[in-house]
Amino acid sequence: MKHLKTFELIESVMRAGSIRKAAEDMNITASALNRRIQGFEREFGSTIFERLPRGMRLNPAGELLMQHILSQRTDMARVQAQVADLTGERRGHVSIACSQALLPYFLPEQIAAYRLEHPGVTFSISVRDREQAERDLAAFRCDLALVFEPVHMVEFEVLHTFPQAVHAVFRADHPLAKKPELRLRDCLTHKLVLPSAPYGVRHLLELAATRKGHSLTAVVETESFELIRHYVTHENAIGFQIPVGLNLKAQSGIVHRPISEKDVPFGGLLLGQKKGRALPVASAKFTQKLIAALE
Amino acid sequence: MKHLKTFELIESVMRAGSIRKAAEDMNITASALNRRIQGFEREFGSTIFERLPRGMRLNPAGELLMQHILSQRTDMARVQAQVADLTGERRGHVSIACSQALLPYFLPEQIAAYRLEHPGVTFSISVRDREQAERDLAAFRCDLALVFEPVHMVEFEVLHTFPQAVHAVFRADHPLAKKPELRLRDCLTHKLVLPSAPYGVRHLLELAATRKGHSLTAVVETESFELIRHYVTHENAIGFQIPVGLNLKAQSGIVHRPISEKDVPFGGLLLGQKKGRALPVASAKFTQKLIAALE
DNA sequence: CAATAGCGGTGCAATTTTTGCAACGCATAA
DNA sequence: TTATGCGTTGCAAAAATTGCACCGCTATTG
Repeated sequence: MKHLKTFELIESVMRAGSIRKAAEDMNITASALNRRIQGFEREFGSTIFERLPRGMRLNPAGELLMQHILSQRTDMARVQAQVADLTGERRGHVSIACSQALLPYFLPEQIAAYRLEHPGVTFSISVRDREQAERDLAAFRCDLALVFEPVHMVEFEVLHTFPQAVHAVFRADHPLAKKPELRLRDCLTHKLVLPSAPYGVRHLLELAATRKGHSLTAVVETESFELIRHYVTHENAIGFQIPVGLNLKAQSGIVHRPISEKDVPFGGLLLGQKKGRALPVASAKFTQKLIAALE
Repeated sequence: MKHLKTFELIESVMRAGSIRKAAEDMNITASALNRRIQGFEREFGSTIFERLPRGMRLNPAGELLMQHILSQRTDMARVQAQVADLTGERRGHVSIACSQALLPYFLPEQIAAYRLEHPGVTFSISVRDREQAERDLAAFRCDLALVFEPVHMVEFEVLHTFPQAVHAVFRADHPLAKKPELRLRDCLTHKLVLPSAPYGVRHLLELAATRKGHSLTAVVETESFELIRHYVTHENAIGFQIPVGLNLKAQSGIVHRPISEKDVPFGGLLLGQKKGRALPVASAKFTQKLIAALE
């Protein structure tokens, strides 16, 4: 798109930090790029970069402009996708920042199902904790975020909330497997495999334990939910996970049981977007599918 | 702003209805304009005009694009105003579509007060009924709308609601002037000067009258609120108006009294903008002032 | 029914705009 | 101190845009 070329160049300069590097990235000469920046600043009515001895950096006006550039680009993409939608074939791209828990079973299934109907739609998925996810939304690095118990919420517009009980995960031959629902105290007497501090499940467990006057001690603490799931098959310990991250069909030797809401409150799995933004068609449609699937 | 030139040209073709007329408006040749449109359609990936024997008209894709063009233009203006705001001096333009009632006293006062603080801000005010006001918002023909009892509300995002009682207006020597508050039945025995059907005050009065089993018969019915206010000085009749349209200080021989809420419900004077749009700085600041003043 | 007027589209040359190259002045880093 | 990397500028080459003349088409009009 030609009339957006200047914006691309400005963005490139911002990323590269200097005109010369950006010029190389964009395959033009530094002088040409320089003059485009200068020309834009002239008609914009204000400089947008501060000139440092080592390069260029956005000034406050530039920061403001950059927000506009990003939003305007995605909005144009949305318009083009809507137009493509008019002609019947749905095209577009959906980028999601999501919690780890959704990677193994849930998202692959949903995406595959969606792509079966709309092969023209592509996806990019990045794994982010709840803080990073919100930052990615704010910076237009993704369209959607699907995170458990998010924190800040200032740029986050909730599209839907799915309550999720914390589940305990253990081997099928574990004595707790006989109960349909567990109490927190049932678990604390066993060896625990816990997600590390920044994660929502850990947060909920800590809260619950503190309230009951207990404390959590992990035999293994990790950032990887996958490791948790697999570890319990080797040592007869208890891991924790939310149901959306678990395979609902019986999996080789592993079972999971919900922990009573009386002890550990339901956490919220939140689907959201950047506040006030108009989502691309593909993302909006995928959102609907996702909500339907998670209900 | 150069990179928006193509958008301006597209808009011009839309308005003119043909390339040749638009070319004349924009002081270029038809062939140049033609090729710019074609070039844009090529990189946009779809035609945006349908070619008729008598000229050009936007096709559905073009309608979609036009929405983007309008929103992107105003957003760029907002960014520029924000940047100007950074440097201290506030500049910008506020365009308001408002009900007639605000013209004589309220808006002039508010605007003058605001311009005293920010002489760089200019205003345009157009008088619209509640339906037109919303259409103007949707088409980006104004930033704000201030209307009484609006109707559709689909594109209208309410920024603030001010309840307004319907007031009766009459000569100071009218017998009703002795009461501090009137009942509807007090008024119906007198000669009535009513606003015509599309207006909110009339609507509220009709509702109230019907509910009580009465009907309204006007000796004079008009679209002009100003005429209503002045007519009652000539014939000893009763007019109706909302307080924001009345001068709170004593005016030559005219008084107004509220009609009891038991008979005629409070109407809403609504301040709103186009749904989801980011307002220009000047409009946003003026909005704050307006809300403070109307409280 | 034919003439006409108005429309969008195109080939080609003129013109305007953008780009690349080389060089300059400057500030930091070695 | 020297050297490196930065933004910037003059000037010529290259590219894109424009204007002009003209085509084919269709709906209006006499």
